[in-house]
Amino acid sequence: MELEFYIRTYFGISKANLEKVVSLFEYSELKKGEFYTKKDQYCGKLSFVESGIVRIYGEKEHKEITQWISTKGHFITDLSSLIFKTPARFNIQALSDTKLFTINKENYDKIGQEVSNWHELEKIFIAKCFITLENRVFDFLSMSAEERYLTFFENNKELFHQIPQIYLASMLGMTAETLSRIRAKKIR
Amino acid sequence: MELEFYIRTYFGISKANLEKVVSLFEYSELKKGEFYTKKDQYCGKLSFVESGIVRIYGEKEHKEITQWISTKGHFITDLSSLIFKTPARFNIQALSDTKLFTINKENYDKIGQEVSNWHELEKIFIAKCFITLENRVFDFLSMSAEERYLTFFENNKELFHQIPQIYLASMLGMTAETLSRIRAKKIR
DNA sequence: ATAATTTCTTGATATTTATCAAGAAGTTTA
DNA sequence: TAAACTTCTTGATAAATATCAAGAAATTAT
Repeated sequence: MELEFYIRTYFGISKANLEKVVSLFEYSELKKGEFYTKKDQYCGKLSFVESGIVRIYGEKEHKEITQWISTKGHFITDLSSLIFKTPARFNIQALSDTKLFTINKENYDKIGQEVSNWHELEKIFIAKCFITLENRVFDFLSMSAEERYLTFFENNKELFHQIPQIYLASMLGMTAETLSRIRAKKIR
Repeated sequence: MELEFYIRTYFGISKANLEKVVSLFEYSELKKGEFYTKKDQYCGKLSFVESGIVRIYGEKEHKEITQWISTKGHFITDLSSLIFKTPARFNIQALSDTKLFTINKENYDKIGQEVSNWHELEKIFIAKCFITLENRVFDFLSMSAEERYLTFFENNKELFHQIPQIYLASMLGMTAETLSRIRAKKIR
């Protein structure tokens, strides 16, 4: 089970606590196309992607803007909604059949009470996410569309066979046509 | 003292703990132009901006890229460096005479030990920062240079009188010339 | 206060990226 | 498997933004 492996590896947690945490997650599946959350609704859950591909996207003037694509080993949620009970800013939808381990808000809050240093571990985890986003912002400030593509492609080659490029283009801040042309230039 | 007010307001903490935390911060000043941290060095401290303006910027092919501008009420640090002891990714420099309250890594870690729910409060604080950055990424994905300017200007009018526009342009992901033209269009 | 330096503005032009359109390729559905 | 639908590619063109340059304005240093 990837979830157990992931938490052990990244959270540095005792065997007993690991089992306690993992036992609070419930297995479920999403069929391709199904929604995990919808924008403006409350997202009172957090999930680990055991396998499959999931798209997080917002809307702006009737356009869908892909914020991020999550694959095996990622956690998904609308963090603002989960923590502050605000309406979700994003839609989250499965781009392929997806296996999840899910914890609801109630149990999520319970971890903090039951596992002594959980808040610290989670703080560090969220800090890592923050740093990743800082770097992503820096990329937008300092790179052209082509450079953004190259950098991302270098680290995520597989994705380009698995899902429509239109979503990757959006996530990289360019149109599908621009991405197509950039790729055509490189491939030949 | 802004620091005390800020922590009380945003961290929801008991009087006794508040004093403990605040007492670990030390007052200091930066003259305009002075550096708080330099890129590639270890940044083992975290500071609260009591007053003044500070620029966080990275470098890319000999160009300075302004990642963020911090003013009164913000915390500054290179988070990656502070938490994981990596070399700082950013330079941090005062754009005006600045008053700071600073805590070093050692005392910063101490708070977590001494204030019982500190990690939880800090987790929530960092989560807020994360959400802010998610929204910033979404802005880059969904807005033109002009829209980014308008949105930012609406919430930060004062800044445009106080510091060179060249930094604001960079932070908004455009050149100084583009920002100048956008502004000329609006003002008349 | 003057000189030196930096920043801002504006014009001319180049480059990047978006938009619109239409056929090709690929995928899903019945 | 054929039809329907979606995505991808490519061309033509438009719009947004960058680059280079030079003078004006503002700021800083002497």
